[in-house]
Amino acid sequence: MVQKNNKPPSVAKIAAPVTPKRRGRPRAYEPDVALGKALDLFRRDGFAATSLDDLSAATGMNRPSLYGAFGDKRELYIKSYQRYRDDARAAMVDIFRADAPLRERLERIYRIALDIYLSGESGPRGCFTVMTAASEAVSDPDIRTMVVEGLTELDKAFGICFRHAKERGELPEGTDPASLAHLASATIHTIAIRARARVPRKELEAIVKGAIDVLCGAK
Amino acid sequence: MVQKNNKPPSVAKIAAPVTPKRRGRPRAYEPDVALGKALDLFRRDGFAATSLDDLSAATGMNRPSLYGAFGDKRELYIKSYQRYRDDARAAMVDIFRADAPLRERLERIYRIALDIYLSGESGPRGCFTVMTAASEAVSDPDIRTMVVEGLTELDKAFGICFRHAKERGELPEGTDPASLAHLASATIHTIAIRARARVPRKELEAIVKGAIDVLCGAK
DNA sequence: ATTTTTTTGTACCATTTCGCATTTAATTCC
DNA sequence: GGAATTAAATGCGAAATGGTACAAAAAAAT
Repeated sequence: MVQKNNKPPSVAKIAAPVTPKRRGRPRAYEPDVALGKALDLFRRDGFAATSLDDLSAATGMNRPSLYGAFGDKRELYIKSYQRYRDDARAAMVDIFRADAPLRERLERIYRIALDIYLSGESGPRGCFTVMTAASEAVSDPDIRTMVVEGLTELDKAFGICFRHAKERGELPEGTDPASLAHLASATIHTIAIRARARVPRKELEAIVKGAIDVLCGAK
Repeated sequence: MVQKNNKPPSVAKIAAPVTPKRRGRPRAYEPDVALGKALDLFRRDGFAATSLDDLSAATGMNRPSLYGAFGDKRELYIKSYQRYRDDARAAMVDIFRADAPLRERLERIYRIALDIYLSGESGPRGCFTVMTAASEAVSDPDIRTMVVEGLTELDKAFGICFRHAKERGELPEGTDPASLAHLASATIHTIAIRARARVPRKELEAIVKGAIDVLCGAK
């Protein structure tokens, strides 16, 4: 059971330029890729339906190693979610920052979102935030906090987008950027849910297209 | 462990006006209220995290009775979901059918939705469709079909709403009813998710208000 | 080479889980 | 009252689950 490194390098790994010569037996796994595998599993099956055996098999680490590296199941879930958020943020931040017309920025954001939600060998993977909100957020305060953070972060990013566009005169005078931002987030959420239900990409793109038209005050 | 009938009569029970004189030992449970209890549990914890023991305790039925009445866990989940959809539909159908101005209809729909999503003693219960989509829809084709049905049913209801409003001249000429309908559904989805994350009702109402303003082409 | 340190690998434990087989109870039909 | 019928109650059992103890292994430090 050997790890195949089919994960992107991801964000992280700033320290340790090469080997700092650790003392004991060397690790047989790469924490980054192991966490990526765990993330994949949690995303597909959710917290409760993912067993430590599954995680062990997927990461190539036996249970005690898993435990030693990431803590118990809940901690591993939380770390997976953090990793997911880091990756998702990294994939979108450039577009949110970019200085392009509103419509183009929205198109690019939603294209990325669809890529994230629809990828996966054993079916579309959806959005971890939505999945986590649906299952764990009610009962676990820490996880709930992370979910709320994730939601408001998206709202804010879209909010900046629309405020900026309004200042540039890309939007009619009366429009409320905050409301448009919430609708933009809502569109993210609805395509995440539909992707999970295996609605084909074409239909999701149509929904996105219609949403962008409305949000840009089209026509 | 006795059932307390704190469930609304719900839709169903058309047959059997009184007792049709069944043959053997009488049932100690009311299938309708038992299913309601199961639904509550599944809504709170999801499929995987809800054990038969939990269901047994909540319904007041011991395991074999549960099994005999509803089949195995998956069947019980599916029946719970059907019941949820029936109830939700029943709560909304009158409003969708009613002949009121667009804005008023939307306000009423979202008020009902918030009631459904936010109620629950041990925290907000969210939307079963969203929860199910997030967890079970990828892996189970039958459940996936039900989720898609639920999603498209809502899209259609909103679609009729907006088409009707456009015909009446409540909307600008250029608007696309289908796009607005998808955004209306998306708003349902986003408040379901946020409710689950315990976002307070006030904030959700603000989001709804903003969405309605945009959807009605206000200002 | 020996010790020290860190990780792996095996095996185990207590609990929980789902499902069912069997027995007991309550009711109607004859 | 006794047979038939239906459901409840008990409890078993095999498998899975989360977590850990403990020994073997691989490296550095001495």
